[in-house]
Amino acid sequence: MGRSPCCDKVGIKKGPWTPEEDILLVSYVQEHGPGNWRLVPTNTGLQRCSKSCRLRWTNYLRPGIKRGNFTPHEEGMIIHLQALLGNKWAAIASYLPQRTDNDVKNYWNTHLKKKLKKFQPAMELPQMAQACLNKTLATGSSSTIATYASSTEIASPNICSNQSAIILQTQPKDESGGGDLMSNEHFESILWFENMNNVAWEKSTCGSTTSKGGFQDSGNDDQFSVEITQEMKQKTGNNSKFYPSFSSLEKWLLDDSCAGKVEEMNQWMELSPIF
DNA sequence: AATCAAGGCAACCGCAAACCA
DNA sequence: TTGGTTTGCGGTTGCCTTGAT
Repeated sequence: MGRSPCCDKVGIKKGPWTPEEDILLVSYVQEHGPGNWRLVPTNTGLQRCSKSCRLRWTNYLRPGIKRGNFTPHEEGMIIHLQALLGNKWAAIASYLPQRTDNDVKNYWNTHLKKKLKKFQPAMELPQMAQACLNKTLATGSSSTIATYASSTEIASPNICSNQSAIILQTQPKDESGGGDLMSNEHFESILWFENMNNVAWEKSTCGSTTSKGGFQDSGNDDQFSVEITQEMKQKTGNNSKFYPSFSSLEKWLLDDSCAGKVEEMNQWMELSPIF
């Protein structure tokens, strides 16, 4: 299983792409479709390695890519999904079809990581956590209280499924040594954010995604409510807490109606003197 | 106006999984 | 089944832009 030698060849151009190169690449892909990247440099005359061509296409030239500022909803989704999945940028980007994994990764590294860095120490303050928890209890119904732990149990085997402690990977490895174990208090303090969106949890109207994300939308609000109720019955059999499935979380994540709520949180974060 | 530092982002690197003959 | 090739992905680098001095 050797490394691809394509980029080791002499005479291969590196660095920023010119508009001319872009045009060549786009017209080739339009004609032949994406894939078989090894043939692209030879067939187009581009002095680029196949890998570079593929990257240029997927990260920049591919149709439907949305550029520019991330919306509060997108921001919220990234924060949520990063907490759930860790640095699985491709997986996270699959929930944001218009964004590339590179975009998401860059946005996380340059914007969100800083935000959360400010956010996290503040959350370690017990009173802060309590305040958040109170907010949770004040705004959320018991049926909508969720934990990341239960969600991740379904979402990814790579993530700790222990309900009392999950791996929060918002800190880079070099700083935390591979993820922090989050305390119950800390974890619960996050929940208020979850519950700010409980309307969406209960009244999701979002569309379905493709198989990669992996949920099937009922397309019916009532049906979704029934889903939750049945799930509650099952889950609460052995446990007093209700943990919605990952598909429920996905429903929330993909619901644009949450944008306002996320913005609300962002505003709160901005306004808070702690941050 | 010039210089420097920090931030942002496109692109590259290298590993690993998937694919295929 | 095996080994070579291709593709996907995450981490990192380096250049360009912007803001501060």
